[in-house]
Amino acid sequence: MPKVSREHQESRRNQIIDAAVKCFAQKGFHQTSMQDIVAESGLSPGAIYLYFKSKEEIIKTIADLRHASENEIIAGAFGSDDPNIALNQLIETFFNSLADPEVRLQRSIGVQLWGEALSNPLVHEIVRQGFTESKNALTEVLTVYQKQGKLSSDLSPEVIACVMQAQFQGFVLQVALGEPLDIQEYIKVIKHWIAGSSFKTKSIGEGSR
Amino acid sequence: MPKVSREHQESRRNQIIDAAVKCFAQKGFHQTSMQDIVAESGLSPGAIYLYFKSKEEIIKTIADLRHASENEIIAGAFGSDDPNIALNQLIETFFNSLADPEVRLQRSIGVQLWGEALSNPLVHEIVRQGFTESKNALTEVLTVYQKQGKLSSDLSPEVIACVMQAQFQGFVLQVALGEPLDIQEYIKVIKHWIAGSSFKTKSIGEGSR
Amino acid sequence: MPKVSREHQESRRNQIIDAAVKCFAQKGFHQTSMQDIVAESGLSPGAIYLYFKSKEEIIKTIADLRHASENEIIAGAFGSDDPNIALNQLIETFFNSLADPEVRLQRSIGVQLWGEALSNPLVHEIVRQGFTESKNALTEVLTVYQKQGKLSSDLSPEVIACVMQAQFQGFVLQVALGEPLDIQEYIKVIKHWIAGSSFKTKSIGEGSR
Amino acid sequence: MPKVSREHQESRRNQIIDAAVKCFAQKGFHQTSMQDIVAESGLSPGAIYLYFKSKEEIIKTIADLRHASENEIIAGAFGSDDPNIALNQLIETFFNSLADPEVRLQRSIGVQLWGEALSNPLVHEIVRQGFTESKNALTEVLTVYQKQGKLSSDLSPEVIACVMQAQFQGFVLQVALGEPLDIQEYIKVIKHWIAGSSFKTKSIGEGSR
DNA sequence: TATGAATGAGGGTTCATTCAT
DNA sequence: AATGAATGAACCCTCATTCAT
Repeated sequence: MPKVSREHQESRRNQIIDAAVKCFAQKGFHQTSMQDIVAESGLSPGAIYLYFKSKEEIIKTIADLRHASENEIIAGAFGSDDPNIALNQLIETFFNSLADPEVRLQRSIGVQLWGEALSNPLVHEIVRQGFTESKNALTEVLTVYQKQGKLSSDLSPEVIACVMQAQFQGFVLQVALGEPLDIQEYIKVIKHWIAGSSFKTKSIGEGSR
Repeated sequence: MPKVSREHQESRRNQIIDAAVKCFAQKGFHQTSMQDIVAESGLSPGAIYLYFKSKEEIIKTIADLRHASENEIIAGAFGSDDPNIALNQLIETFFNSLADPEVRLQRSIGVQLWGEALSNPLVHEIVRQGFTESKNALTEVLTVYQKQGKLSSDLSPEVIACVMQAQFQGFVLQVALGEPLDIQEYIKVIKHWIAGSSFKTKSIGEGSR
Repeated sequence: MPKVSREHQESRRNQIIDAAVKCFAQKGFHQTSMQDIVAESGLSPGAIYLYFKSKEEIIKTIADLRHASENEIIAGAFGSDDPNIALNQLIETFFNSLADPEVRLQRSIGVQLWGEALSNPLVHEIVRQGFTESKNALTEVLTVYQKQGKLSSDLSPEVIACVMQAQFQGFVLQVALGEPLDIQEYIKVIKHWIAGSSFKTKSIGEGSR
Repeated sequence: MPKVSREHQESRRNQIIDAAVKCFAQKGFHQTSMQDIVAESGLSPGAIYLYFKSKEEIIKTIADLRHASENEIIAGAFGSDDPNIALNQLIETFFNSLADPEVRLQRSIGVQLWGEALSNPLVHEIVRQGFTESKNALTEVLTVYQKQGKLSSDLSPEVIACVMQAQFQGFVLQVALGEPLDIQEYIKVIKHWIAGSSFKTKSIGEGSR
């Protein structure tokens, strides 16, 4: 029997999360005080503790949201049954998404979460789960690829998935740190790599897309 | 005219840095208090402030050391004039170095520094400088490669350097987070990638996409 | 002209007081939050403030109720005109009442009120008033006794009343603190004391028990 | 290797305890903030936490000290081997001690501790231990009495000890609450009680002292 | 140079109370 | 009359840093 609607509840939580994300992105988790979040959100300290029971829960919630939204991208990219299309779509979607300032902000919090995960078991769990899920999704596609004979059979799809993921993660880091990257050029190199390497020689896999 | 010898100075600073690194790796920068470092180092608070003017300076110093030691690996790898050998050596050295627990510890602090860099301009500067230096070193080698015709000329060596670096960074992250990676398999995939994609004469792989 | 009936008013107040008593007995006045009382009572914070203007007023009200109920015991005990019967009845009633868990709970709040009285003038006033009233009632009986020659005339009835009261209070404390007391044995000692000491004609009762 | 002497350590702890006692006596445990103790002691918050790890530890320490000092009185009173003298001495010492304002202050904190013990297991333990120890000391003396035939053999010395203790506790409470008691008259009644009641008929025990 | 007791601003959090609905 | 989301002052406590010794 809540006095206010579920939507209001959600909107308040979002209000707090938005403020926290802004603060965290600017000053880092630990340099951000609850007062900062209070000021940014326009709420009172008490109000915040009505929706989150601790600062850590806010961080954890943000980690969860990051996790969810990142996996959404991957899930979204795998719309096609054709692995080739799926991979291309994933790469396009992923790298281009980082052109959006809002996404960059979110991702830069993701980078902080990596550091946080090293000493915070809760965050660690969430971050690893995110890794695992996207790795599994990638592995699945790559396994299909391999079965189609488009991928040299002496490489482990899972390891390739890890390697690809590392590629994405490193890119996110560089963007977060403000490296002046040309995303289109970056995509070109990545595609060149995928086309030329993992997928077999001309005679077999060439031009498959 | 220091009262004590330069060596003593250095040894004290190292003592403090070692303690700080241990603490930071275990608990994170901000969860580690100066008292923790005091306890770990066996020195007094006052003594620590004789050698470092603030906690931030300790972090900054560690960032500097990280930067130096990472670039050392790259510099060391480029012993050969033959870019092919140089690259192979770099990959071997780099990936295998992470089998050493001590290196992993150091690297996990590196991951924390990435997060820290996002809100700490001083750390940011150091981290970026490290990136730039290794990127430049890589770019140089790749440029030679390209000139030797071993690298398709429509790719920017600088961008490839970024991509390779991202690959390394992502790997460091995964190791730091405790992902169960098979390093040898990882190297195999990376080499396959390099051999098959970026580095090949026009006559074979060109235009594959 | 209240909107709701007086009975409703009373029932709501009782509902709140009951909840508060339960909480206070378990956690103490200051460790109990208004939210605890809200949860225990099943009412809303706002509702509670309709019936009590502050937490302190709840405590004060409970003190009043304690005061009233304790004096009721004494008043009830003094039904007989014969002081001997009256005293015996008082002792029986008083000590045996503490066998009832509900009474123990109430009394343990009484012990808390003693502590509270030391720093809360309002509570202090109520507690002292309770003391005074029961002391006066006792003194009255004892004065009759003395006049009947059953009580050595060189003792002040008022002081004896204080001493008897102290006896009761100490007993309450021990019960509240969970001391494993044998109430019947306790009564025996008390009666022995009364019979043998204060209440005796010089000529007869010496030492009798 | 402390920089300062053990005495200094102790004196600082005393400084804090003294300030805390003063505050607690005036405002109660829970109405006293650490800031109050800080102000009263003239130290800084940090300094206090150097000597006590929490507010509760201060309360616990005070409870311990109360316990120790109360048992000291009892121990001191039992200097004589003659139970008669011992009991008289105890009564004199005990009741007269409460004429001292400093002792009254301490005792009034003792009353608060009774209330605190009801919801704080740590304090409860200390308070009960104090009870037990003094009860045991009393029981011992009373047992000797009984063996000497000065105490009716159908009363349990332990229960009498409880009853006597209740007497003391009730007196402490009345003093703490500021009841205007005539201590000498009080002692007179108590002695009359002991002389006439617990101790056998004139023919045997009377006048034994 | 070295110590470590001391500082005190500021941290995260609670909770008695209010008021728009 | 009743609700419960919201308030914000105040709580206990920490910790980077200092300075008398």
